[in-house]
Parts: sequence; structure tokens; C-alpha cells
Amino acid sequence: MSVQSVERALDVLEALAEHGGEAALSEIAARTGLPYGTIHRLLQTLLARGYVRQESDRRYALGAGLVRLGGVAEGMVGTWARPYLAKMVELSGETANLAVLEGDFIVYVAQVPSPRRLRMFAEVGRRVLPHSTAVGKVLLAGRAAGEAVTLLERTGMPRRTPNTITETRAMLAELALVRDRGYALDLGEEELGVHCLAVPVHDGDRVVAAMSVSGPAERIDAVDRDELAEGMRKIAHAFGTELGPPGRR
Amino acid sequence: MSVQSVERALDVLEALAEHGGEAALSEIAARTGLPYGTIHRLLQTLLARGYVRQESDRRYALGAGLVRLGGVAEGMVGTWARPYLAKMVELSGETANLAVLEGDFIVYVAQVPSPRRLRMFAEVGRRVLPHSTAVGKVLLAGRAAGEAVTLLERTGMPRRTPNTITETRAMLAELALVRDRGYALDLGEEELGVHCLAVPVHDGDRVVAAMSVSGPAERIDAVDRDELAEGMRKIAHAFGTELGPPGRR
DNA sequence: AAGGCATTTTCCACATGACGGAAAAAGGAG
DNA sequence: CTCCTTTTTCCGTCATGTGGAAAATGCCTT
Repeated sequence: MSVQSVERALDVLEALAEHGGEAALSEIAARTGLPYGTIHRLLQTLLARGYVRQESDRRYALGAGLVRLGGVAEGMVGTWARPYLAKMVELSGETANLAVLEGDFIVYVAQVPSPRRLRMFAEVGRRVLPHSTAVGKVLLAGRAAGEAVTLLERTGMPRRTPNTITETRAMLAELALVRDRGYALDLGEEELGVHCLAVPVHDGDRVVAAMSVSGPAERIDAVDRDELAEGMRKIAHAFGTELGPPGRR
Repeated sequence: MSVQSVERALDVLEALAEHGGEAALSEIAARTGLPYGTIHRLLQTLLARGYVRQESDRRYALGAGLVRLGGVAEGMVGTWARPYLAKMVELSGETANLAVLEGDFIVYVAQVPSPRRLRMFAEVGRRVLPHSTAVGKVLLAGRAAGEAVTLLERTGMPRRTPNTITETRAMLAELALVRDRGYALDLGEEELGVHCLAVPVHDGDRVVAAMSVSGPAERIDAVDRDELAEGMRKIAHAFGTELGPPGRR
């Protein structure tokens, strides 16, 4: 029913990704539990096709071929998200976005604009730092605390508005709050007068993306946040279920 | 030496990507020449792991799992490029960039800044439309003309400066010129006073990325373009050879 | 330099697991 | 409802992947 060697090749690629995109044969073996010979053979195959690369010190790394596939897949994800984003627009009356964490940046992958006259401008493709956006906080909160700190230290937390959180301590408290209540807010932290509410998209066990609605501060502040968040949570959950492997909780 | 089923699984993924990320079983069969039963079995495996998704009309599409791998791989590519970009800085004295086409946008993946006092500001992670940049023109020129036109029509060609090319006809002529001479220029088309020269990075048969140097108009205009382009071409070629599968011309 | 250790790469006999043709099932069109 | 196309399942065969163990490689220590 399922092809063993393909499954194992995927195990190898995932092990590499979890290792930061680069690992020695023995490290892959430790992670996957597969015998050395087998891993080596699989790596040779992936190597020949450009999906894995071998560095001069004989370590292996994810290769450029994956960039292409990932790019195409990202477009697909945006397409599938649109119906769910449309539901969020219906629910909130505001523009809805899908964003993922790519490297150190938040990337907006898809958007469905609000029907209102005053609304957010299209920002699909835009990259911003995570600390000043609701989607960014959701995605950071979905990672291990240590990982989030590393990222924040690497990028810094530049002040975008007077409301931007610029202290690591304050951000960690904020992330804990986000984890706790299940949604994140951005109250003019990226742009004054623009407020957002974001919820996580889980694909089974991981936070793979975030969905948000954003609009003028007065309108966003007028709604019951917990109620809106609850509605969005359901939509995001349905989307996550569709995204992830089938038949998983 | 190489694992057949893994190779075939990759064939299937590539066939899907070339079909725009979505295809029916029979279309994959037509492209790969593999028997139906085999393809179906491979797809089931990829499906179970979230690397492929099945739509309601039973067509198959690239899945969200690839987005993650692609993102990690993109970071790796940036790392590998740095030594080559450094050579370009040495050659030109100006800031060097690596960019790829992701969806409709150019993404700057890596940068090595010029040692000069007046230099380009870091823009790793930035996304811009292709029509107003040298790297964008190189990447568009590396695609089929029809594909480039489709993209340009989808995004439009917004005027960024008085020098921006905003007519499709003029852009097609420009792309033909780029293909012909092997490099592209941006003479203040994205930002006034900033000029760039970009060359393609081939990984064997495809243009996978572009490398550029950019700086103040006066400095860039002072050098012999053909000579600089020739030097950059060599560096980009070496990088492309390292990126692609080994032992390919 | 030389030796020793850790890791990677190659090899090979075995039998498991993938193969693919063909039949069955599921959708769609008329 | 029937026919036709496309997808999915099935199963006997043997090519292909498997993994332990030996050989080779590279690195670090002495």
C-alpha cells in the first residue's frame, strides 16, 4: 500500500530539515533509526537529482531542487486557503490573510479583501518581521521558546510604531499569553490605526501557518475578541485538517 | 546504486510541479511514462505524508509539506551563495545579491555588502516585482516568452520611477536583449540613482536564480559592462555548477 | 610524519517489497 | 440508465532494495 523506500527517503529529508537543513550521515541515522547503508543509498539518489547536496566536509544538506517544489506548493496552499479566508471575511467583515514563517520573516501567502470601502491594501508577497504583527506572534508562539528567542535576537525587534513591543522579556510574556488564549492581537504595533487578530493553523502537531483579519482600529476594537477568535479558530482548524495528511486526528 | 522507487517518486513530484502544481493521474502518466498502478502507489505514499494532496475531483496537487522543506532549503542556498557573492563584490566593489523567482515575485535570498561607505542597504527577504529589476529581467528571460507574458499581465508593470519599463512590448524586446547578451541592466528603473547588472545562474538546463551587483549610478556606469558581466558570468556559472546535480555538464 | 579512531562508503547474498498488467470499481457524459 | 473514461485494487513474479559487515577515507592525536 505504501512504498517503503519513498517513505524512508522522506524520513531522511525531514531529518535534514529538522537538523537545520544540514547533517552528517550519522546524525541522520540517529534521528531516523535506519541502517547506515540504507541511508547512504537513499542520499545518493536524492543527491543525483539535486534534492540533497553534499558539502566538502561530507555532510549532507537540503538541495536547491526543493526550493522550486516549495515555491510551487506555496502557491497551491494560497489557493486552497482562499475559501477559508473568505469565511473569515464573512465572519468579521474585514480583510483576511494567510501567512507563514519563512526563515526569519513572515510572508503573506494569500489574502481575501474585505468588501468595505475602507480596507487593508493587498500585501500578498510582503515580508515583515514577526514581532510587530499578530500572525508573527502566533507563529512564534507555535515554536519552542528557545527558538523564538534565537530568531528575535538575530533579527532584533525594530520599533515600527510607539506600540511596538521591543523588549525580549515583554515579547516572551506576550507569546505565553498568545499560547494560553489561542490567538494574538496586533494593536497598531506594525502600523498605527491598524489592528489585527490572528489564529494558528495546525496541521496535526505543528503550527504551519497563521490566519488573521485586519482593519481600522475602531472597527476591530468594536467586536467581541473572544467570540471572533473562536469563530476564526474553527475555520483555521478546518483548513489545517485539509492541509495535513489525511486520517490524522 | 540508485533507488528506483525514490527516483520515480521525484519524477511524479516534478511532473506535478511542471503542470502548475496540480494534475490528474493520467496527466502524470503521460508526462512520466510510468504505468498507472505504479504512479498511484507512489502518490498514495506521498499523500500519506502530506507532500501531495488529493482534491475533491480526485486530481493530485503538491502538498504543504513541501513548503517547509523548500523554506529550509532556500536558507541553505543563501549560505552557499555567500562565497560567490563575495567574489562579485571583490570584482566590482559593489554590493552583490542572489535572488530567485518565487511565484510572481523576486525574492532576495542572500547579500554580501560592498565595503564602500556609500552602498546599498540590506534587502535580504525583500520581495519586488520582476519588471523593474535586473535580477527580475534575468529570471523572466530564462522562462518561455509565453510564461513571462502571463506573469507580467497578472502582476501589471507598475511605474516605480520615470525609467521603469511599463509596456509589455518594450519588456519583451528587453528580455530578448537580455537573453542575447547574457546579462540584464537596471538603470534606475526600480529606484532613481541605483543601477544594477545581473547575470543568470543555471543549474544545468534551467535558470534557477540570478546574481547581481548594484550601487550608485555613477559608479556602476563607470565600469566596462561587458567585461564586468563576463567576470560575473563565470562566478555565477561556478555557483550553478555547485548547486545542480553533480556530473552534469 | 605516523598511527589510531570515527565516520563514511562500498559490497554482496538474500528475500522482501516493489512492479505492472489486468480486472474491478467509480465517476461522468450522453 | 448505459456506455465510456479514468482511477483504484489485486496478485503472481522476480527485479530491487535491504542491511550487516568489510573496506576506505579523513581527521585528530601523539
